[in-house]
Amino acid sequence: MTDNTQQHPHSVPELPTQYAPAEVEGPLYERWVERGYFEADAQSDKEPYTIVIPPPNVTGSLHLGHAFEHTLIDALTRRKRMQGYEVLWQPGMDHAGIATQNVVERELAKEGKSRHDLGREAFVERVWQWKAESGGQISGQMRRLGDGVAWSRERFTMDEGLSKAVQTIFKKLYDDELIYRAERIINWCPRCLTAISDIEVEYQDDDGELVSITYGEGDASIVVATTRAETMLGDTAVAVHPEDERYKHLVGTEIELPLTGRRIPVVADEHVDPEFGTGAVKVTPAHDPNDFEIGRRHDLPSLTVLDEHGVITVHGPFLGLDRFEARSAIVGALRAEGRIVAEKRPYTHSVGHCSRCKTTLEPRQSMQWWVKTAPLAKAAADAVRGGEVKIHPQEMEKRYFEWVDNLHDWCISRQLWWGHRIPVWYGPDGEMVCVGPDEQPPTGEGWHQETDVLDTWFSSGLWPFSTLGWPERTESVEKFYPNSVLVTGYDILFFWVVRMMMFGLYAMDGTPPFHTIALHGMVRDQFGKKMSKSFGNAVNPLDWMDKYGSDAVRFTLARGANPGVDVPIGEDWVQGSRNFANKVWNATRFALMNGATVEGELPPAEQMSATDRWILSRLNSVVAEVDAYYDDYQFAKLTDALFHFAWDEVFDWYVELSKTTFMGGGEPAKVSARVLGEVLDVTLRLLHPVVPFVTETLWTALTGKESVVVAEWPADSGFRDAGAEREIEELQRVITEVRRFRSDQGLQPGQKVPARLELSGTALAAHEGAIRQLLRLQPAGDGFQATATLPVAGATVALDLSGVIDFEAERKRLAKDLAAAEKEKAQATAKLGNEAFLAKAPEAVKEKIQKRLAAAEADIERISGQLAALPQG
RNA sequence: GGGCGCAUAGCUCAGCGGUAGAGCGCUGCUCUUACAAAGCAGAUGUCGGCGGUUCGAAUCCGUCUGUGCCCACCA
Repeated sequence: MTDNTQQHPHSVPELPTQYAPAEVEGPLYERWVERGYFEADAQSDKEPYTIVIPPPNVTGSLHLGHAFEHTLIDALTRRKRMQGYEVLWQPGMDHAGIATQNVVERELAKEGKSRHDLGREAFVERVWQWKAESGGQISGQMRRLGDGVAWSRERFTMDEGLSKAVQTIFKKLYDDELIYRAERIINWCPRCLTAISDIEVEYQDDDGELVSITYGEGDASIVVATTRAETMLGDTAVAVHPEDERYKHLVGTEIELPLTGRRIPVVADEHVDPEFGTGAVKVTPAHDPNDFEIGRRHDLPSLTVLDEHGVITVHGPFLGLDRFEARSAIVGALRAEGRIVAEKRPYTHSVGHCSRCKTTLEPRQSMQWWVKTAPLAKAAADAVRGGEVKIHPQEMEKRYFEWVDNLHDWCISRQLWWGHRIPVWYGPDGEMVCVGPDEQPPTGEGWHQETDVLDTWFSSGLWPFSTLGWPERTESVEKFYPNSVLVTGYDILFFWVVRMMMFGLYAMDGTPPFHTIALHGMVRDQFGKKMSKSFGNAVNPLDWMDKYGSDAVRFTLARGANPGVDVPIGEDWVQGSRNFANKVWNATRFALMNGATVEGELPPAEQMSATDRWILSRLNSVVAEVDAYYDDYQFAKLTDALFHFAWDEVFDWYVELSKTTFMGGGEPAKVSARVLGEVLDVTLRLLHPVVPFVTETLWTALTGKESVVVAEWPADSGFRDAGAEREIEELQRVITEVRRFRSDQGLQPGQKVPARLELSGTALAAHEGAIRQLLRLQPAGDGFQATATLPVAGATVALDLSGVIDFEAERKRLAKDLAAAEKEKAQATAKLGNEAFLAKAPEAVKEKIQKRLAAAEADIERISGQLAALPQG
C-alpha cells in the first residue's frame, strides 16, 4: 500500500510562489481515499486505535463546531496511523428522531401538507429521501475538511444492523426488568405531539401572570395562586401544609371549586411551602408533576382537561378553547364571579419549551416507556470513580457525577413516526409481548405493535459497538471495542456520553465503551460570543475553507483548543493560519531551491556547523514536546509549539543563518542541505495531522515518497547539543542587539555599513559571515572610523557611521536600558541579601537569581561600554 | 434556589508559588538569495477590588464586585 520505505531520486517539482489551497486540497483527499489509507482492517496484527465520530444529525449541514471536533479527531487518528496503529475512525450519522421529523414536516408544510396527509409509511419514506440528500451533503463537507474516516464502514443509526442492536438491547433490558411502561406526568409538546425527556426541555424566563383565586365560600374559603388558571378545571383538591394553623380547620373538609359546581377536598401535604403565597396550593394531578405526586399520596382522582393539542376537553363554556385562550377566558369568568382576589400581577418565571420547536410545553399525564436507570447509572458512575474511565480535563468529572448521580428514570418513548419502533406487541386481551430480533411477532386477531418510537439517544447510546456489528460477535467488535478515546463536547456529556457509558457497560459485560473521554469546548465568535443563526454570527465553515483552505481553518481551531474550554474563532485568525501555511510553503520552496534533501544518512555531528547542530537539537526537543502534548490532548499547546518552532526558529533563524552557508557552497552547503531537508521532513510530518493538505504537497515534493499520510511519525533521536544551543543564542543576541541599534539610528534595513568585528576568542568567530550578511556589514576599508562600538556576548562590533547619524537617541535608549539593568541588579542583590530567602528558598531558585544578577551586571558593563563609546556632541 | 467556571496588553486567550506571555491589532523602517499572506525594530499591563498565608502571590486561602454556563416541581 505504500512505497515510503523506498527512496528514489526525484525531480524537484516547481512550486508557485504562493500557496493556493483550493487547487490542491480536493484531489489530494480523493487520492487518499482511493489508496485506502483510511480503511481499517479488523484482521490486522497492529494494535487498534478507535474513535467513533459523534454522529451528526442528518438534519442539515456541518457547522464550525463539527469542523472543530473533526479536526481534533482527525489529528489524533492521523498521528496514531503514522505511529503504526490499526486506526479506525468510524463515520456515520444519527437519524435524530424528532429533529429530523420536524425538518421534513416543515418541508411538507411548504407544500401545504401535514404528515397525516401522507400517512405513516409514506411519511417515513419521505424522511429517508431527505436523509439521502442531506447525508450526502455532510459527507461532502467531511471530505473537504480532510476527515480520514473509514468510508466503507459508514453507518446510520437506522441501518438494519443498528436497528437490530436497538431491538436486542431493548429486549435484554425488558427481560431484566429495566424497561417498564407506566403512566406519569411527562413533558408534552402540543406541537410535536410527543413526549420529550427532561433533558430536551429548554427552560426560559417567560412573562406570566400570577392570579389569586378564591375557592369555596365564606369561612370555608381559601385563596390559591396560579400562573396556569386553565388547569383549575382539572383541580381535584387544595393542599396546605399540615402544620399551617390558618387552614387546619379546613383539612378534611370539602370546598367548592368555582365554575365547575364540583366540590374538592382540602388535604394536608408536606410538600406545600406555607411561606409561599397564601400557603395553599390548587392540585391538578393530571397536569402538573408535583400535583401528580400529591394526588398519589392522597389517592386523589386525576382529571384530564386538556387534549394532546392543548385544547380544553371539559364540557361547558370553555370546551374547544386553546390553553392560552382558555386561560384568559377563565380568569375573566372568575373575575365576573368576584373570585379574583388581588389584581393579577406580572410574574416572570421559568417555563419549559420544546428544544426542537420552542413551543411551550404542557405537563401531561400519559402512558410511556421508561428505562430504570439506577443500576445502569451506578455502573456508569463507578467506572469513572474507579479510574477505569478517565475524563479529560479532569475538572469535568464533577459535571459528569452531577449528572449521573442524580439521574431520574429515562422516558424513552416518543409519539413520533421517525425512529425505531418499540418492539412490543399488544394482544387483544391486554397481553404484552416484547419481541427480540430473531423472534416472530405474535400474529392473529387483535395483535398490534406499539406505535411509539424510541428516543433518538437510545440508539446513539449503542454507537461505540453497534457500528462494529454488535450484537454479532464480529471481528470488528473484537478488534475495535472498546474505543480508544471519545472526543466530544462537554455540552453532550449527559445526552450522549452517559447513555453510552450505561449501555456499553451493560451490553458488553462491564467493559466500558472507551477508557478516556476527551471533552472539548464550544466554538464561539471572535468576541467569545456563542454562535447562533439568530444572532447572525454563525459562520459556514465552507466559506472560510474556500477562501483560506481547510488547513487554515483546521489550524486555527486546533490552536484554540484548550481542553474543555470554549474556542473563539474569527476570520482574521483563519487568515493568520493561512499565512502560516503560506510561510511553510515558501520555506520549503527555498529549501528545494537550495538542494535540501532527505537522501542519505545525516552527516556525523563533527561535520556539522553549530547552526546545524543547534536546529537538530531543537528539533528533537520539539518532537518530544509535541508527543507529550498529544498524549495529554493539549491541541492548543502542540499547535502553538509547532507554529513557533517552525516560524521563529526554523524559518526566521535557521534559514536566514544558512543562507551564507548555501552561498558559500562546497561541503558545508551540502551538510546544511541535508540538515535542512531533515528538519523540514520532520517538521512537516509533525504538522501533518493538523494541516494534512499543505504538508502532503510539500512533503511529497521534498522526499519524493508516496504520501505523508502513511509516513512514520517522527521519533526523538535523543540528539541534544546544549553547547550549540548556547552558541546560537549568543549569536542571536549579537544580531538582535546590532539590529536594534541600526533601527534606533534610523538606518534603512538594506543600508550597508562598514564594520570591524572582533570575535576572536569567542564562539562567534565561525559565524562572521552570517553576522555580516544578516546585519549588512561591509568589511572595514581604509579610513575606517569606529564611531560606534557595541560590545555583546564577549564580542565587539565596531561600526563606522561617521556623518550618518545623531547619537542622541541612542544615548537616551542606552540610559534607559542601563537604568533597567541597575534596577534589576538591585532587586537581585536585595533578594540574595535577604536571610529569610536564603534560608527557605530552594537552591534552584537561588541559582536563578544568581544568574539574573550576573546577567544584569554584564548588561550594565555592556551598556556602559556602549555609552562610553558614543562620540560626544 | 443550588452547582460549576471565568475576571491577565485594545481584542481573544495561555501562564497557576519564584524577573508578566502568545496570536491578532497598533507604531516606524524596508521588495534584503523563499515568502509584502513577508522581514526587521518598537510601544502597551498597580495580572477585577479588599484582606490573609508565605522569604516571595497573577499563581494558594477568605471575601466583595462583575460575568458566563449547567441544573432545579416552588404553585
